[in-house]
Parts: sequence; structure tokens; C-alpha cells
Amino acid sequence: MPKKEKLKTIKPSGKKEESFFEQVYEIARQIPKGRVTSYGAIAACLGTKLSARMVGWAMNGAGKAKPKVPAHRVVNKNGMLTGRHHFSPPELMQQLLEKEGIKVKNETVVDFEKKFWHPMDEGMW
DNA sequence: CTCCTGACTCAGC
DNA sequence: GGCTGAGCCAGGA
Repeated sequence: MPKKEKLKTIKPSGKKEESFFEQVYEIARQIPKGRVTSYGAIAACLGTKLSARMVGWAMNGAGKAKPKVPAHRVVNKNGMLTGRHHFSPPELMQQLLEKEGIKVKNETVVDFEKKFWHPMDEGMW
């Protein structure tokens, strides 16, 4: 099923991809296995906490970005898998989370607060 | 250059 | 207590 990428590459090659998207990708990659984070947390880390939408939007190319970004570990503030519909199979997001030990019930991460991971909690920032 | 959209979040009703 | 509206920033057309 050849998917028609209308948006194709968000950031065409030729330039240094240190755009907002790259920032989000880096944070998302820092998410340890079995942990999840929220868009707002990443946004806040980037300084654009007022626009968590941008974080999620940046995830638009997460699955296409290299290395691959664990966008499935990124959920909304409520722990709900709002972005699961954007995955190839919408259920993939939940599958990956469950595979990592995260329980997902009704599109929502169980014990989200316990599994929550703070972007700068690693001490790198 | 202008308008629209978008995987969020908060506030109001 | 659930739904709606508005705000936010950044990038694509």
C-alpha cells in the first residue's frame, strides 16, 4: 500500500536540521524504555510550553526521522494516546507501549503518573 | 506575504 | 463533569 506522503519531508535536506522538530526528536529519544512523557513536558523543556501542539506536530515526522523516534512514548497530559491515529496501524502505538511494560487501557496509559518521565530528569539539561 | 492547519492545553459553560 | 472555544507556535501551500 503505497502511502502518498503529501507533506513528504518537513525539512528538506540541504539545511542544518536544528529546527524545532529536531529539538523534539532529541527529547523523545531520551525517553527510556518503559517510560512515557507528555507533549507539554517536552514543549516546556524546549521553552515552547505554550504550544504543546508543535511537539505533537513535530512527531509527524518522528516515524520517518532517523534514528527513529519513539513517538509512541509520547502522550498527552492525560496519558491518553492521542497520536495513535497517526501511526501506520493505530494500534501499533499501544502495542509498543505494552511491549515495553506499559499498560494501556482504553487509549490511556495506566499509571501514567508513575511511568511519567521528565525530559530534564536525566540531568543532561 | 497571507491563510490554514495541527498528535495540545487551559478556561469557561 | 463533559464538551466547546480560544490560544499558542511553526511550517506548508
